[in-house]
Amino acid sequence: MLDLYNKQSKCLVALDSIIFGFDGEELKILLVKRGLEENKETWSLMGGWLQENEGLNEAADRILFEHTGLKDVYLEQLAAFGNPRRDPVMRTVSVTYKALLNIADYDHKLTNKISAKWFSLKKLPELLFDHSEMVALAVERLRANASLYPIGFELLPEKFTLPQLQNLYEAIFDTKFDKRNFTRKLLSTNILTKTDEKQKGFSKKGAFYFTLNKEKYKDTSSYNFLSLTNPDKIL
Amino acid sequence: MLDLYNKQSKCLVALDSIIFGFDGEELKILLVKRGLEENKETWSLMGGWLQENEGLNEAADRILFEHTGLKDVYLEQLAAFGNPRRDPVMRTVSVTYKALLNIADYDHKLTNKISAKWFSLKKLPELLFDHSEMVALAVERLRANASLYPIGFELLPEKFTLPQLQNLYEAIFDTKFDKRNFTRKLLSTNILTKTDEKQKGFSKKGAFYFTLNKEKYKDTSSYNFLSLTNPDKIL
DNA sequence: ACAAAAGTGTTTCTGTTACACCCATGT
DNA sequence: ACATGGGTGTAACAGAAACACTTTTGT
Repeated sequence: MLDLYNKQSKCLVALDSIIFGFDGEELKILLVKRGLEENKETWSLMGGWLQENEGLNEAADRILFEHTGLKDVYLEQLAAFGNPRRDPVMRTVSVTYKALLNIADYDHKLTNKISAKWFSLKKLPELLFDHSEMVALAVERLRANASLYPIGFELLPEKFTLPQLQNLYEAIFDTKFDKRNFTRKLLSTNILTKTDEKQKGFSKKGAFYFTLNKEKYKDTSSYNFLSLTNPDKIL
Repeated sequence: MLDLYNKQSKCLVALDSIIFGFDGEELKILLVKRGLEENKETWSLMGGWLQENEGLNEAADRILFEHTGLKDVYLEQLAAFGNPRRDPVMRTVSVTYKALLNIADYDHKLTNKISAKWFSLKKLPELLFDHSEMVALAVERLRANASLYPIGFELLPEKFTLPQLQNLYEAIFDTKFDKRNFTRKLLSTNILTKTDEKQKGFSKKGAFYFTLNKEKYKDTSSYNFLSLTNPDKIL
């Protein structure tokens, strides 16, 4: 039987991650310049190779850690890309992951070391190979997930204000929501806990901080927690 | 630079498809017994190897064609599975696809040749490797898609009755819908065209056949065409 | 005539949308 | 005092859910 396996052609397997971050204003993704290729000047997703004794998720975690120093990041498989000519150097299948992280957690020293940079989703540069396609898919999936699950919180710090949360959702869906309707909807899910601490410095009045109620958060009943399939008006 | 590529370990890439079919009553999936392994007696998904010069979708199409004789089947990538020990013979990454086909189109001569068999989703046998996990994911995605897009029609013959359509959706979601609400909702999408032909033999009264209005069907406005996120009562 | 499945309307209720003013604070 | 962003309620509307009887036809 080994023969049947040995006859088959093998292939390199790469992992590439679309790393989303939110700075309170805009939704961004983290891109790097790879030091190694002739396309030294081209921005690309963070990626690496699958090693012999690791699973795909494991490898994606490892690569993210190597690049950012972060562990326990929300990481979810998106899709495999396998056009035989996608990498001109050698046939490679790339398995893509989408990561959500709080920009404030991110270690800037590492950023500089590997020449990584956050880019606004609206002003992305040209990307390596088929990486633009990967980003487009990631955005699509992020939207789909964010309307079904309270997933967006991975992108926020532990304490956040309602205006921040609304900004985030507006950035994800590239639209505007009515403040009152948005607040009502979010509060009705009971996944938010109001603290009595106020944000200082940003606005004069200051907005109350909220935290995530993790009990409810994990509860599957928050499935479809926002019905954002028809938000006030999607552009 | 080639060095950097050549140092990396390569890996077999397999494709496995979860093939859904509907017989008017139950939702089924097509399984095969692979002739080649020591687990001759274990049912498994239809699968094959990625070849040197083909893309992933291309390979999935080819493998489906080789097994069933069918072309132009609805086929969509699900996910890659890459646990390093998932295939005990040799490290393999499997990219899975979900296929929807009309059981009546399926060629039974081929079926017998390769010892393939339709199994009710509710009575699946033990499956090879991690194939059960793959099936579970496929069902989950099928449900998600079927509530957002009028995808279920791929599973029906060209002419179908409203009761058949309802049976299909009930099978997908493993629940019951109210006949009147279901009919109203479906007809309101305008993707169905009533014919004046009636189904004979099954019921005494006979149900009218409908066909799919392909214009509307392709229209993206049918996005979220059924809001089946909260159907009458999901179990 | 009767059994078996097809077909059809109305009411209730819930959730979504649209909309405008006062509040708290820093300057 | 005023400018800036934070916070709040209500009415109209649309879509979902609940519900039962009549129709057709094969036996």
